[in-house]
Amino acid sequence: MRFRREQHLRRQGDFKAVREQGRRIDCGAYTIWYRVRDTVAPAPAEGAAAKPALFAPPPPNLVRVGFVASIAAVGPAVQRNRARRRLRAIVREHQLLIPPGTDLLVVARQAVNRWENRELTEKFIGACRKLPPAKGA
RNA sequence: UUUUGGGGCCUGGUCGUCGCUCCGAGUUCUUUGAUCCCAAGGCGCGGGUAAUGCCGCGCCCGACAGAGUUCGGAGAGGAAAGUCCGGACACCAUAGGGCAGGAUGCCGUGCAAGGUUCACGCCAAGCACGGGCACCGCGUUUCAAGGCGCGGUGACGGACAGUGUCACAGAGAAUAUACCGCCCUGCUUGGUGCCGCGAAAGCGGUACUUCGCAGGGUAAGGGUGAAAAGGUGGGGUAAGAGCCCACCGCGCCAGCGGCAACGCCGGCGGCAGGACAAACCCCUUCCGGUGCAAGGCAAAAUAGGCGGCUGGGUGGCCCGUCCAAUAGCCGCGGGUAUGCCGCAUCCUCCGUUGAUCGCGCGCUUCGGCGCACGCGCGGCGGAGGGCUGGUCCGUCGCAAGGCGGUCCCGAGAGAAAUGACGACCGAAUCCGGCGAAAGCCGGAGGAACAGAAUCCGGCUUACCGGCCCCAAAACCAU
RNA sequence: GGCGCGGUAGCCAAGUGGUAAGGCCGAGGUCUGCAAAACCUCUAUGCGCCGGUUCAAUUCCGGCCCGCGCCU
Repeated sequence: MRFRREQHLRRQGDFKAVREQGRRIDCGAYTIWYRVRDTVAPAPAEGAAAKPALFAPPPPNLVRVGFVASIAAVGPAVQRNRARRRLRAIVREHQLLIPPGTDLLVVARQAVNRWENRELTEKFIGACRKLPPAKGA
């Protein structure tokens, strides 16, 4: 299962939107925030739609995930990189469990590097069951 | 062999499944293919023109670029860290010089990212080796100071250029000082001896000693202090003192040695001299500022700016084709979000191509256009060389390793790739057994510090362990 | 990533080469019927850590650690 750069949450605005409008699931060593995107695009003026796709909204069914590992919660750079990579690998393998059109934010805590991979995976699968189904489905 | 110290080097391996980023090649899809600068398309039908590379529709073909996909290749460090120094690079400022501010600091040789020069050479954060000087430790020698040897440490210019500070303690602290003590003189208290007088008590004298006072000498000794104003030994003296002498230290002068720092030796001076410049400061040498969030290009929405046109009424006055504000439309330029470049090894040469510039010729509606050439610049391709990493070979070294040649390769992310998971081998360490010991066998255990962010060099800091060399000590064997 | 500032009792802090003010807090006392307020007294710190210079360092110099701010 692939997990390309387009599926990464990268904008400050996207992160703020998930944190302010989304909901939260506790997973022990990490926290998941989620927010179902409005499938109807903000719809700028008719003329703007014809512009080149610099600011095209993401495809409505795309699942996007952002990973957060702060220096205060996780530690120095090696710990942060490792936490981010492990969480990303888990999300990548089970991304089909996420309803399409959802933005996810995975926030690591200090314990994440002490947990076994199996525990982290079980928590993630459990959290995905609590996610609301996609709007159109 | 072990331990300690110093120096140099390395930073676990193999395989499987699933992934990320970049590069190359192939393949599929996507298309504004004449609005100067061009992707100089094709066919058919219809329309239009003085004419066309005119307009519309349909089908086919289609670079560049982008996206998907397949294959191949590459992908964290010795510190990537701290950001402490030096530089490249970029922008800003800049005639030259100075002030301020900051840094630098014994001498010689070599190395060094780089800078500068036509070149020689010079500068450079720092590093290595050798030397000088100072201090510390040990040994040795001397009566002692001191000398000599070995080892270590040193931000090691200047304290007669000037200013300043030296608390407390102490008598006295930088123009030194005189508390105790020591000595001399005078007076005085007591004691002892001797002499004289006296029967004796005693009186007088004198010598030594002693209590106290006054005057003076002294800087040996005590005590205080971080430091007490040359040191040690001897002579000398009432006691002492560079007062005198010897040695040492210090200052000045001359000679000799050394590339130099500096040293040696001789003479003179009885001694001027304290410490602090990581206090201000003086001298030497160097430094413009900001930093890739530098800087450059493209560029939306909203708001605002400027210009033009149109509209109506408002306000102003020197009453107009005026001025100001205002609404709508059109245009312009600037900034921002955002994206791209900077940014992925450098240099030289050759070829090709592109735009700018210069020059020449020609044409021109005087706006420019075309052709050819040229300096410099950019892209692509090729060749050569340097650097980094690796293979192989040679050579040097006791060795880790260094040097030279050869062939191959050259991380580039951007909420930030270089991985996730599993299996096996595996160092340290622990447990058990065997053994005199070294060690062997079995089990447990499962690898330090740590993640590029424009690049290069240095320094510092963190760190499991391993390998090699040197020195010292201890033990064992010969 | 780059640049800059700071660290002194439990808290806020002044300060300088010679053992560190002041305030809040705390403890005890006076006052009061009991409190508050007021007044008096007291306590603790060797100045983030490690080196160096100096007779002497919180201060000067160097290196670490921690905290904060600015530039997109």
